[in-house]
Amino acid sequence: MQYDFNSIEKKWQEYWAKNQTFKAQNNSEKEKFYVLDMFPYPSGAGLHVGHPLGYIASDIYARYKRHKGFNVLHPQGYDSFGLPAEQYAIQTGQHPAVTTEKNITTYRRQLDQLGFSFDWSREVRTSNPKYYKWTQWIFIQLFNSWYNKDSDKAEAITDLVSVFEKEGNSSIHAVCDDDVSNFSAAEWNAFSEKEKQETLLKYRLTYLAESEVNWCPALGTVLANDEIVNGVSERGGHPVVRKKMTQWSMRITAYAQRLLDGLQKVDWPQPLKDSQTNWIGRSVGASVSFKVKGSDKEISVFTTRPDTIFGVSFMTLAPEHDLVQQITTAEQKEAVETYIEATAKRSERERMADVKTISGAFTGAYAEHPFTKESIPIWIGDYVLAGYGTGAVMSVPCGDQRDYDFAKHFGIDIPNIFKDVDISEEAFADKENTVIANSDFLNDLPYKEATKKAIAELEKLGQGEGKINYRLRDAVFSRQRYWGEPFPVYYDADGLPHMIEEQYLPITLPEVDKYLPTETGEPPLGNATEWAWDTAANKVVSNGKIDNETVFSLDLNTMPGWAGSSQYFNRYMDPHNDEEIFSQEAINYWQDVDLYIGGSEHATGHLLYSRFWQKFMFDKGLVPKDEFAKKLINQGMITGTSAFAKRVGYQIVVLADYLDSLSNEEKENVKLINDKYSIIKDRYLSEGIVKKMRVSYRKVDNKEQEEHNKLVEKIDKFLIEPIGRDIEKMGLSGKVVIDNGLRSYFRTHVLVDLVNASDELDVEGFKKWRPEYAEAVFIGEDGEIIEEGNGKFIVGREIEKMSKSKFNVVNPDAICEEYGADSLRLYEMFLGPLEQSKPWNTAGITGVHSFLKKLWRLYHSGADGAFEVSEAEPSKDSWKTLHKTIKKVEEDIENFSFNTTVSTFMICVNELSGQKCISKAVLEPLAILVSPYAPHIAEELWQKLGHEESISEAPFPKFEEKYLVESSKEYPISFNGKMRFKLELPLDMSKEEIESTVMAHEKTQSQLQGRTPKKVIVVPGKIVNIVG
RNA sequence: GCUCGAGUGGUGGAAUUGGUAGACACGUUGGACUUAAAAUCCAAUGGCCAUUAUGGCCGUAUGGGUUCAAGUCCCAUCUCGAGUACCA
Repeated sequence: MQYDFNSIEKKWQEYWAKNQTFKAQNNSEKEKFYVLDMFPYPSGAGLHVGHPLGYIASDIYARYKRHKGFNVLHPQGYDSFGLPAEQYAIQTGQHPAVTTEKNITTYRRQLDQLGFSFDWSREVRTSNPKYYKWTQWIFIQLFNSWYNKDSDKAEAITDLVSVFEKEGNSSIHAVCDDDVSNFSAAEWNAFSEKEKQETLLKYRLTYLAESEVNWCPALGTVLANDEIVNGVSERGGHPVVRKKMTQWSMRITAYAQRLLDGLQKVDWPQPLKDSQTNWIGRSVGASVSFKVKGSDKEISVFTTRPDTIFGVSFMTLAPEHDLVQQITTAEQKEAVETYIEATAKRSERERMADVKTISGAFTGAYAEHPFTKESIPIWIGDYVLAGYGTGAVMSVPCGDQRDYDFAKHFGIDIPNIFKDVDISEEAFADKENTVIANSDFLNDLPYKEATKKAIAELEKLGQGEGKINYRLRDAVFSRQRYWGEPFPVYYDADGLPHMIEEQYLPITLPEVDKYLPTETGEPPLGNATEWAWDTAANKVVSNGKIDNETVFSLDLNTMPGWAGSSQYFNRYMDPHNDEEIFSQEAINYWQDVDLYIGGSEHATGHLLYSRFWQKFMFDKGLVPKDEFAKKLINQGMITGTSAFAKRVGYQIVVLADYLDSLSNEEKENVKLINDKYSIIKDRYLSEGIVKKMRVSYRKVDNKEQEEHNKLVEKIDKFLIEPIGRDIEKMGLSGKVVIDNGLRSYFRTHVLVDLVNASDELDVEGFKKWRPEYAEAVFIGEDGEIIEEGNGKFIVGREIEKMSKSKFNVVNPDAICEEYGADSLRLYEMFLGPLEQSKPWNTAGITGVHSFLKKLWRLYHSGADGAFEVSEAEPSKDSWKTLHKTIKKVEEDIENFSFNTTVSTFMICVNELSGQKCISKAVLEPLAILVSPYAPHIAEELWQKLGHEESISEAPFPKFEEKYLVESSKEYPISFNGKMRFKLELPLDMSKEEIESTVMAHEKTQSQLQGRTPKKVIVVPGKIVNIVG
């Protein structure tokens, strides 16, 4: 009987669905285990082979834990709000809900065919009102909370109000806006309702504030810092500018320290922890305030080096600093204004790119040194950023290279305050070796003591204090988009926000006739005619009724992408609960995620915001753990095309008609595949035997051309960026030639000289070809090295994006059809370590596929391949094979070393085949071992072995040491550390006996050639080393 | 620039505490079966040298070091990748 994977896989997928095999119960005698994948955004392109990698790994682990007797929660859902569906809606007018639904159907079909053991009864979708009701609910909870520094947790805003009523705000230590001024109880009580609400807004954990935001005109929305890469939007690569807008913000900065501390107790990858740590950016130092001479103004700065305070020779303000206008003297006004104008013209990006040019202007004003009372000139310079610290620095040129360069450039004094250090060439920034000099009371102190002392003295003067500064900013939470969660917020006549009561949630998205901003520039929700809140009827009503008495306007923004993903892991525990976000019973049973698998690109986005909300939920007593995931693994990316050429070796297609120009020697190394194409042996290519190469193009059809032109319109040139480290080594220069990946479609052939070409491809040429099916072909400097790779080179940003459609060619559907889901699962694991990025190449899949066929044959040794196993006792060798496999598989799964497990299976099956083992006693446990990896074939074999229940709950085989006990060992005998021969010796032999046996051996004697060894090292059970 | 990670055959990758480098697989080459192809099976496969067989030398980015023994530990250098960037 053949291994008919198609019907087997279909059969078991239907069985699992019908029997709800993987449905998890919220209470059980068994220990719980929660395995979670980062839920996908259902894009229109469907799943590509890179997607399932993490899902396969988590599925293996989940299935393994079931075999180990755990009650496993392994849910899946969709992060279904997002930009692509909205942009598609703008183009086509189709409602995003419709396209999203359609995409989800495709995703579900694709996920199902891979045989995942998800509990689909718990599916969540962030765009489902029943789900986002709870996203809105959390928003309201945050609004109703403030952060108390004394208890170091979030507390109810009502408690804060009662303190204000009794004692004002002087005893309150809160994380709040900087501009909160002190008020007494009497003053508070005298506040108007409007004043009270405005004040409270400065304390709430989500607050409305006019803030400078990253505005992306092309997308028509605000972006968070983590949505911007190199000054352009992460999606689409559009320019981003700064703009002032009134926005909801999340006071994540309140949790900065706890977010740092929490990293200590989770088992997450170090690089990810590092990038969160960097993102939070804690720096310890002091705030110092400098009086401005001849004025009542003060300039506050943050410094990490208060010990260098006597080295201050000037101050620098960011050009945008509030005080600049006020302190600039009449004589300097023109210079300052010219400078400000010049910097304003330069984009943020230009400013960052151009670090070397030093520029600035003197304001004419002076500050007073807190200790020496000397005058310090105040400058402005764009090397000081408005957005960090206070936007002003005390400049210590001898201790900071940027200050040093600035001082040199403008001829400002550079006093030296370091003992025995030469600062004539550059600044001295080495804290550890610092000894202070020329600094009054700080003289002869090292860095640490000097810092302490300086802060103490500043405190005495009331001009400074120790301070910890964080780079982390509050997160802007409003987006000017349609396809997101609406805010449960309406505004009164004063423009003050009010939360809609919980019982009236969810506030569902209104219908709009177009998804673009309104003509007056309001967000898309401004197009809705039915978008006002009736406080009497407690429902959404027509805009026409707004009277600011009972009917008010609703917020026109929606929440950002990360809103829906910041608590979804907890919602899975009790996903159908309409009364609560989740029951306490459910959360207390499941607690937290035991294993979370997903991409590292979420390091400073989703994973930071989720931790923030989890800590907030913890403060509110809603969840028992303040970190939501104990262990996290970042699966590597499967790069669809990038290193393809590397992987296939340098297998090159040469046009047959080109062969004529080859020398005889070259021709010998070229094999004709048909009258048009031939393959050069890879090694001959790397040796440089083939000298030149032709390149082939395919013309595109009209439809392809049309789609492509749309993209081309947006760009005016393409930069060629070779990736991968081989390129330079190969002495390649030149440009990419666009080609198709489907050799059978080649029609036009063009020989391109790559050496002399510029590295820009003109748009006209580009328009003619389909870049997403690019093959790049290179000719080396002397014409001797040639390389071709399927998409080995990416062409600018747009191509990178387009190449996603390339993945459609390698989508899992085709592979499942040809080799089966079990083969795909095994293959993706076999490619390499889970956490490592690796290129996709279908070539190797035959290896794992033939392994599955061998496995199948092991159970089908009867006539004509009929199923047959024997009740006979297995041989000693077979027992040994089985048990060493059990041991290795178990260890590997626990270590997430899934690639080596697949090797282990192969070795096991090869050995058992060699032993002609057909004993049930071995084959039965083997099926269980394989089942997490290749569940369909395992179920089928399990059933054939006579079981009626699914294999999924079968206990994992128990490893028994006794089968591995050996009586002898083949010792490697080495001479000076190099293994020369092997010798079989009993394991119970003593050290001395081993030594004498080895020394007596004739091979030892022939190695020594009469010399007497200096020393003989014997490590029993391991090795013998003879030192001569 | 800074932080972190990595560098092993033609390719993906093994080597768990310092103890037989290259497991397993792809690819390649040769062979069996076949009218042929596919599938399957067998053998070889790090490089160089030698051979009737046995064998020898080199080899884990480079240069040093520690050790009886180093892919693994230490120092320096080079290269690649990821993150971050005038962060005061």
